[in-house]
Amino acid sequence: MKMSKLFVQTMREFPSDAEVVSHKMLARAGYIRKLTSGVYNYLPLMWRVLKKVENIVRDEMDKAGAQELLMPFVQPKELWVESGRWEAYGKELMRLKDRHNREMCLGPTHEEIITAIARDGLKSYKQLPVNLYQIQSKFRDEVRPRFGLLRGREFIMKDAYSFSTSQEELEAEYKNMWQAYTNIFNRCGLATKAVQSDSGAIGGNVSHEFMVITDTDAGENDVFYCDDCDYAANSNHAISTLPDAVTDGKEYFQKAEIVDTPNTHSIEELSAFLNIPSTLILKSLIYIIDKKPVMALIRADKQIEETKLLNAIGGVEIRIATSPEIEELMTENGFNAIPGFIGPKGFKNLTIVADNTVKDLKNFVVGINQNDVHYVGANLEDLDISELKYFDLRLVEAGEYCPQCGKPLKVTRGIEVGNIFQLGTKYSKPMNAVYLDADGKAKPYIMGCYGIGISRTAAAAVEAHHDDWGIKWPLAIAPYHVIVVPVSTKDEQQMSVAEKMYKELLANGVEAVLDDRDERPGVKFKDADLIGFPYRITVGKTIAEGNVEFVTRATGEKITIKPEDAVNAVIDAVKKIK
RNA sequence: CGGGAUGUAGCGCAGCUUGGUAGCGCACUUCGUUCGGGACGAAGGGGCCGCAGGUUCAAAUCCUGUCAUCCCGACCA
Repeated sequence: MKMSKLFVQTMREFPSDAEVVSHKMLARAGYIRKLTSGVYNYLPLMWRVLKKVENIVRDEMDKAGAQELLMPFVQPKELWVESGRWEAYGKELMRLKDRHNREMCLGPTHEEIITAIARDGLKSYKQLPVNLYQIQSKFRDEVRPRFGLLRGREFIMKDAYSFSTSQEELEAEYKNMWQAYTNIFNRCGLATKAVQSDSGAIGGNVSHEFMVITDTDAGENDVFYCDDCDYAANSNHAISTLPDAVTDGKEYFQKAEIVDTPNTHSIEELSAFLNIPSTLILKSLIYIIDKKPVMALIRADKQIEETKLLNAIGGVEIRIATSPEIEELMTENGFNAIPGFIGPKGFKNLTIVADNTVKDLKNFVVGINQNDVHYVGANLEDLDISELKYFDLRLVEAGEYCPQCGKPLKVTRGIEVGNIFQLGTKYSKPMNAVYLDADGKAKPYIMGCYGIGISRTAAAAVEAHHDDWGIKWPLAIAPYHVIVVPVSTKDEQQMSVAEKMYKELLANGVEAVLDDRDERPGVKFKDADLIGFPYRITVGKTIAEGNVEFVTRATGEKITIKPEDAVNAVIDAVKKIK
């Protein structure tokens, strides 16, 4: 490709609406252009990158024995009603009506469709196991799209679904996919960590996410991991053990009583006022889960992990209650206490759940729904809670102990680029998707599903590989492998050497660009760095001695070598990624 | 959902207070001089000032509504 013809417009400045590095770089270097909130045009350079990622994914999926197909982007309501997700999926499901007023949705994921395909086509155990996948645009109407390609509403995803006859068979495929994913991300030049995670709206039991570890804002997930063993988990799923000692051993309260604690609205104020550690306080939080209030109890020095709470209740949508909502709840129960003095005692018809840390609390401090007082030296049996259920609701913190080996856990940020789920019969059962087993009985498929965000993977690669000047693409997913830059297009010797190298590279299967523009060298170098060509061959004044300059973008290494050596170096590098 | 801000040329912005029919830098076109890290000069092309009402002789500018975009927050009791 001649640079003069390449459809790209680099910009001097970053667009003002971009926040994270990958969004800024891709927009400024002319890869993407926003059409509307969370929806982007993939311009020719971007499309080349996306196709490279796709093809690596396709190659590894095919090698792993999966078969590619393509399902519709628009889906009928009926299948979603069958699976129960028309109600359960929430507002992210983009719903619309056709001219006959029939309800449809844009596909955010395709479990319903693939299950319908399977039940029509996979009737016998002899056909199983099977793994089917597609690469396609998805639409999720995110509350707040941001971070460019990392959290768009429309994005490209590879989604695969496996159908097995037993849990063992599913687990074998799960491992198979795990290995394929490891290969895929390695080939894309991305270091990933597989972490245990919550299964969320997709459902199912065991699941892992593949995270690109990054220290930038773009990492939307906290990942807890252990250096001494292989434990790693998303914060929504991480567990840990705590030090045994809940108190410092002192007996703070001789008896249970109600004491004045004026203006102690926060845990800090309360623990300072009573001069006790916050581990002796029971914290009571009101959440709204699917429009109904729920009280969650936890030891006050710890925090609730909302996803865990949501799962404990079996809900879809969770948020902390607002002040008016709390006021209303208090009024209904005949209290007038404000937040800070709320406790579980005396509520009627309120779902109350407790974190496991609450089990070990003795002679603690708790609000009793009266302003400016707390109940001290209390115990759970004093609080008259009927049917208190315990769960792990606690948000893990760095420094707590690894559940596998007991060493302190560390925390980092991660970008989720892939995930694998063991679904079991979550979809096959409600949708009555069955095969006939050898014994002649109809049984639901044991399913798994496996996703990779194609566009997100490309963006994550930019997050992981860039510097102040631009993108440093890994060779395997770069839009082009190399750019040949004659410093002056008017210099006949430079041009002829450059053109010869360019043709030689093309002839050997290298994706090369010749910067034939009549621009000053500075402009060409800046563009090359910004766009992120992995290699640059500069034909300039050193050609007098028969040499060119060979620059490796990733390392910044710059060497002066013979033109044929530069060409061969690129050809060799490209061979290695094929 | 709540709060804040912004919509003026492809990108980045000024003009609005005090109404008089639109401007700067980059990008783009042409010519010339330059030529190893985003050159300089000259001459050009490109915008119903988000949209719809209203006030006015006159609206980018004032008023109302609306749409869009971005940021922050959504209460740890």
